Amino acid sequence: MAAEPTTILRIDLASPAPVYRQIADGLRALLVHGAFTPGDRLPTVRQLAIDLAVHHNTVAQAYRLLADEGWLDLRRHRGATVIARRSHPASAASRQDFSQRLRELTARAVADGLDVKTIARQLDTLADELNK
Amino acid sequence: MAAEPTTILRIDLASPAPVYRQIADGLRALLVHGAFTPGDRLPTVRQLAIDLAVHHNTVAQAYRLLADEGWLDLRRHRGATVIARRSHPASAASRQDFSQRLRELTARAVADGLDVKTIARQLDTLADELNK
DNA sequence: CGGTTTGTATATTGTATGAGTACAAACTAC
DNA sequence: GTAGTTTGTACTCATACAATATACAAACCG
Repeated sequence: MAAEPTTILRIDLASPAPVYRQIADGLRALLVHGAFTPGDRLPTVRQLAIDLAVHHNTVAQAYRLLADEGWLDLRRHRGATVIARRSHPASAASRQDFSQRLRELTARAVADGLDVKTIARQLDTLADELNK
Repeated sequence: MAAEPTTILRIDLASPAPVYRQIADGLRALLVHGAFTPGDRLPTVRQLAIDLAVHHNTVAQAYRLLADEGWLDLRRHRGATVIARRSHPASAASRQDFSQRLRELTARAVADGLDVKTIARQLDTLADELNK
């Protein structure tokens, strides 16, 4: 079979979540995780669109979302440049929101048949990574 | 001010996520968490619809989703009854999916300004709860 | 200067969400 | 057992959103 281009992202066209948000979510995770550092260039909207087999406008929408959040400096013909992001204090609502979504996510994992131990281990692993 | 009916759920009409899925997600979390046990009755679709100020068809759609997942026995005029759910083994895909979504969720929390320590603590707390 | 690359703007099309309404089945009261 | 009420469901429709096609504008390259 043909060699899949090892894209930085993996999206699911069958998912109910819109593709542009899947792209933004995936990139944001990579950014937070430190896969990119300020000054790095992301692929052009057209290049990433080809890799993911979607329209370039869809990628552009994702990039704009991240630019609005302060992750990217998006300029014509220069592509998307990762910038140092100034973090603003979290609201109480977002804290509560995170807690709720976290529970909902693990609940869905249980529904999908994942073992509770497995889930707990993943949570611990991620917590360790974050504390590192 | 009027006493808000202390609903079991809290949904956000401004959220991009469709309401019926918010309801299903919230209920699933409660179910997994043990807030209900087999034999319990959930509110009628119309009652919950009134509480949440949405259309009863929207609640019905959420209930049907959970019934399809095996959480509820949904019968006319008897309402939604919580049933003991047989768990089926998880696929490798769902395991990977959970890992990815977990990272995306925490990334969004970071983007929202939550402190990494706070996030890690929440993860640990939930892991403990699950292991309990 | 001509051509290419790149992000953006606009219009269009398909699909999903949520509401209005009517229906069908089961329980309740008498 | 009959009338009326309660409850989940089916069907239809208006609207909004997602993804694409296409055209445009600005910056780079030779």
